[in-house]
Formats: sequence, structure tokens, C-alpha cells
Amino acid sequence: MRVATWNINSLRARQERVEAWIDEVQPDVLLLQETKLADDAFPALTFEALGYASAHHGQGQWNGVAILSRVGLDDVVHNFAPGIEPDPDARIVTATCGGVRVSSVYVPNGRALDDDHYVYKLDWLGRLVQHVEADTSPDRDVLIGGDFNVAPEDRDVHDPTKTAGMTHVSEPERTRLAELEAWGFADVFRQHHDADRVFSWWDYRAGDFHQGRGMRIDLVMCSASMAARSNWCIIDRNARKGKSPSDHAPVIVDFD
DNA sequence: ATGGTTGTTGCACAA
Repeated sequence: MRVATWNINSLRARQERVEAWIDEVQPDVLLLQETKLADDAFPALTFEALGYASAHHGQGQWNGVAILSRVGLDDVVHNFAPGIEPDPDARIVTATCGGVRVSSVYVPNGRALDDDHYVYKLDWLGRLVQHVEADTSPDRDVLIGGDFNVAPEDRDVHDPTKTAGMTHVSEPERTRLAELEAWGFADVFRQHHDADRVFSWWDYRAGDFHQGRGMRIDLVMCSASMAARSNWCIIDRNARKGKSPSDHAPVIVDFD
């Protein structure tokens, strides 16, 4: 089973590219973030024609997450699981696909360490742990993929001296990721690669992509059984090239 | 050099 996650920074602006990429990569499950669409504008019929069932949790102008699956799609939960304080933003959707409990997440950016949005980000990551506790169990096949807006380690940013004091690298954010790992998740990219400075996001500005200035903030977090089944993981940086790319590259994982 | 770009029921704000 091939699972991929991709922050496409507006599905409307990226539809053609996304379809071409699906045709080339043939994911069984594709998690999308930042669709920037309301639910009634999500092109479910287009994806259905390509062989994918879909679940979308959107709000319009900003945010919006989706799951596409050609291996079944059941038991959809929009937002956090019942009983957890709902997020007014559309940032998480969960479904069971091919026997795996899958979530597509778009973690709040945080903006700056002294911004209220950063407090919201930390709280959101805490609620994500509550969500998996309520929704599933670490001894099951569980996968959360998406834009975590956190670089797990200094080797995941181009120059830690330049990002010090900024969001995405702060200790409280990394501690929240560690809490997810304590629950039972592993950052599956690191099961397969030790290399430093492999990125999934590059700012559009200042030629950052071509200068190699990015961060690895798009993660696939897997429960132990899924991590054991994973046999290959790449970040498809080719998808960041060319005309009108997203500022994120997809992460692809294959499972036995 | 605190620069630059992309997206949106845009004309400011989020990333």
C-alpha cells in the first residue's frame, strides 16, 4: 500500500498538477492539506472518476484537509474526535482506509513565539494526542500524515542558527511531537534515512528552493505495526519544481 | 540586504 501526504496550498490552484502527480505516483491513499475549499466546492466526483473515494473537511478561504483512497474509506471523523474541544478551523480529518486508521492534519503555523497563534498551535498538538487516545489505539494500524509545521530536529532545517527563536523549531513544539511518539508514533522518514537537510517545504521567496533553504515539516507518523510494515519513504522534491508548484513537496511511503 | 512570493468570495493577511 502506497500512502502519500501533500500540502498543495490551494487545490483550486493546483488541481491539474495534483491529477498529473496522482497519475504518475499512483498512491493508494493521498492526504491533502490546505485545499482552501468549502466542502461543496471539493471536486469529489473528479477524484471518484480517477478511482478515489474521498473525505474533505473544509472551510473555504483557508485551511481544509482531505483524504483520497482507492482501498476503501470508512468511519470518517471530521475535526477532532467527539468529546474533544472542536477546532473552529478545518485542520484534521480521519478515516479508515485499507484497514489503517488514517488522519490528514494541517497543524497551525504558530506565526511567532509571542503570538496567540503559537499558544493555539501548542494546544492543538495537545488535542491531537487526545484525539488518537479517543479515536484509536497504539496497538492498531494508525497513520497521521500532514503538514506538522514542526521540524523534529535541527538536522531538519537548513541552518539552525538562522531559525533559532522562531516557530517550527522551538522546544515546546518538539516536546508535543515527542508526546505523539510516546503514544506510539514514529516519524517514518527517519526509519529509512539518516541524512540531514532533507526538506519538504521551501519558502517561495528569495529563491529558497534553489538555494537549498528549507525545512522538513511534512511528516508521516506511524504506529509500531505500520512502521514495521514500511519499506520505502521519499520526499518527492521533483514535485516542488516547474510551473506553479506548491511550496511543499509530497512525502510518499510504501507499506508491505 | 530583516530583502523576497504565492494564495485568497484578495484590495490585507496568512504562510
